Amino acid sequence: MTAPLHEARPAAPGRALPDTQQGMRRRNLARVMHTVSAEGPLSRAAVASRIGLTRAAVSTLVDELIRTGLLEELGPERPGRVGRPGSALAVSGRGPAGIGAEIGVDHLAVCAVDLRGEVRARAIRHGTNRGRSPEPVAGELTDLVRQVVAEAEQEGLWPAGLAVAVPGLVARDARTVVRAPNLDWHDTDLGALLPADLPLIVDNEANFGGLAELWLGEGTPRDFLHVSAEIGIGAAVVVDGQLLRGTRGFAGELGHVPVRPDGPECACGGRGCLEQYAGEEAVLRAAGLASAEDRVAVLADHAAEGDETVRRALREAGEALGIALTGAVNLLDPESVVLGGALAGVGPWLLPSLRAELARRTAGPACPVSVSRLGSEGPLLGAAHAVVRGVLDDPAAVAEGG
Amino acid sequence: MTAPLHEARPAAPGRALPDTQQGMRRRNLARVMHTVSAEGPLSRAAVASRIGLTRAAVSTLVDELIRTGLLEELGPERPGRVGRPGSALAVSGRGPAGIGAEIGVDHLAVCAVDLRGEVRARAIRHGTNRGRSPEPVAGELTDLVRQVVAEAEQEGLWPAGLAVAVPGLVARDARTVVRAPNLDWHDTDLGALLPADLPLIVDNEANFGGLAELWLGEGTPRDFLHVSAEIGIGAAVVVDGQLLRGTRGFAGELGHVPVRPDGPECACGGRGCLEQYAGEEAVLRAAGLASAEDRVAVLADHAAEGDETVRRALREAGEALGIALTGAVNLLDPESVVLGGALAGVGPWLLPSLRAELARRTAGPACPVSVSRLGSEGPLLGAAHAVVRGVLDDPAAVAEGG
DNA sequence: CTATTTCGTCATGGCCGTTTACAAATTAGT
DNA sequence: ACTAATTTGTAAACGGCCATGACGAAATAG
Repeated sequence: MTAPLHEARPAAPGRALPDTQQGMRRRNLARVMHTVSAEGPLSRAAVASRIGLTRAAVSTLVDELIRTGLLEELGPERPGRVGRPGSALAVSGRGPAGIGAEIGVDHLAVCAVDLRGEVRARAIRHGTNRGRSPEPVAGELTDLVRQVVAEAEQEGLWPAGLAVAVPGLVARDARTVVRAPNLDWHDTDLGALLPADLPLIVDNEANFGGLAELWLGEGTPRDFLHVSAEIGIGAAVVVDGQLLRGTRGFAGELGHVPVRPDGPECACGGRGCLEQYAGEEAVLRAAGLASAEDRVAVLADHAAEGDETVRRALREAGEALGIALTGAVNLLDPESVVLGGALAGVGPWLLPSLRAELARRTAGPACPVSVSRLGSEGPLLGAAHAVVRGVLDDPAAVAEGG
Repeated sequence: MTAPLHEARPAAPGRALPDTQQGMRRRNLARVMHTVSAEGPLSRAAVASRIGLTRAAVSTLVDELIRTGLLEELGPERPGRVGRPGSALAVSGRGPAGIGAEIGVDHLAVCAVDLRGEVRARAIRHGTNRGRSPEPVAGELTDLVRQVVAEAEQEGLWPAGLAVAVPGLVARDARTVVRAPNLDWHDTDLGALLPADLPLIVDNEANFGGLAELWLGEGTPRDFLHVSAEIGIGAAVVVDGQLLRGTRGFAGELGHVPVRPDGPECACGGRGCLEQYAGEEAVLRAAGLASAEDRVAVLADHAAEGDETVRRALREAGEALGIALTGAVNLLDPESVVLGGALAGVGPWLLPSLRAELARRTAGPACPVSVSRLGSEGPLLGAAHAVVRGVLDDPAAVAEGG
């Protein structure tokens, strides 16, 4: 008995559902889907050895998944090794699709992603939503969704669900926008305003951005902080491959972490919050630029041209971010920090001071900070993929044809 | 198909073990143990209805657990309702025991806790360990452990494992003390210095304190921050009933969250860390008190007597804690914050300014802050209970007689 | 004293992964 | 070209586990 007791967590005490044989099968179906999805075309035998079941068991699981249209048989593998070649299995490109949507301050966007992770249809509408009431915005979004769904259906896909990214706080019911300052929305039940025939997930844009980073980003860190600054500054906290949501769903409010406790007042009631130093408005003001249309691009342009005022503004924003992130890193010990959203665009001018500040305040090696390669697409892709993950996580819940 | 897709996570893709029938049985054994442990004496039928299995299935599970000595049949329940009375089941008071130990700066402590959660044996040795090398300390601890184990064995218990709380950072291997400033230990493999015949868990004192709060505290929040200040200031971050450890195991370093970015230098390399304002040394200095033996008691005494200097020192420490916790609360959105360890002793003088600071900087209702009722016992109890939870989480791994 | 309710158990059955065996398809060696 | 070895996928028998349904036991209600 010198077992690694500290790892002994095979049982999940919190699990609510009874552990029955059907549940076992559902979980094994999910494991087959995840394995095939993650590691490309694979034979039944390869799947079996990876998930630890026998070939026979995997065969029956695969049969069921092919019948429901979630897996496809691609035909015999190119040999190369001795023995009978396997029959390659791949996730279906004609089954369910995840519909992702984004309500931005300046645009609406919708896309459809198939189980393979490919974007199969998309639609965008530009134009500000600032101050518009939820109903017309949701109406327009619904139109875009229908358009994208129709397009996807022409390619043999059917919508498995809709996920909407919003620039604000979302309650844990994943329907209600509690506060979206830049839209001026409060306690808005998006569930009542969007198509009722699709399962709906609403979440913070930063959260979906973080999930996109988790699922599509470089490397495979499972513990990281994804910082996303559009107008407010939000963060997604990913712990062990799971999004940390908090009791009310408000986790990740990095923008209101105190940086200088006696600094300027903030709308939140506090003083010297990060947003007062690294928020878009603050940076534009410090850079001496008016609030323009494509604000971040303007910043990046001026910085690239060598405008010293702009560069200083960005440098100081980086310092403030570094201070706030020092606190976060001390608290969470993440593997890395990733900058996404608008921040990514001005990364080159932000990173040096940010990294310096973080390193200066850290005893050992500082937590690595990088820029997301997903750019501004993150939240939209994350939303669509959230639906896809839902299917992979419980393929048995999906009936052919929706 | 209007399923709550955002809740669809029945499959844990990260699960490493194949999902086989034996695993199912193991999990169900664990659920029976947890249910009986949490809800007192219960009949087989009551357990069945709670965990969603049939009475027949529960019967066989219970038989097995009684055979291995983890459950006991107490005899027929007092009736009161119609129908045949059930036979009360309880967690055994003579089976495995968790051995918890604490290496404090000024003492060593060991206790044995049975599956029922009761302390059945304990031993303490006072005297400072500051600056002593690990070997003699571990030797003394081993003696105490053997003493407590012997005592427990006389009561029909056998040790299922040993968990040791240390005042420092512990690597994720749960054996190595990476840094314990107040002991002056570095990269010490406690696994090599402690009894090898017992499964070992080593963890930070703050973490075990947080687990104690989770398992034994008032109410049942599953998302909270447990702040523990002995000499350094540590925190346990509990998310969904699980301890957040971080990539390297260093999560919860609240003491080095920047409070005033231009404040006094800290040993960590940073400036204005929380520890510079609310750490024991800083508070004693601000209070005009020399570093005495039972330092916190002295503080509390002076404060109770109305010493204004001491009170101001504590008030200011509370403010600094409030600032650091504002950041943490914004990031994590916990259900509550609990002060444990030495902090609990001076809570009355700390809390007002702490709460005020937190409320002032929070938009909505502020996160509630309370004082742990476990006092200084937290880490020791948490350690012992960690072993007990290990048994509850996988009863099948436990063989009678250890 | 009988009807009713609830508890624990037993026999049966169905679901599910394993084991074992085998045919099919390829490479390696002669 | 032919055989041996290897690997894949499937089929049948097996065993473990929970569900179902029936039954005796032990209490209450009338």
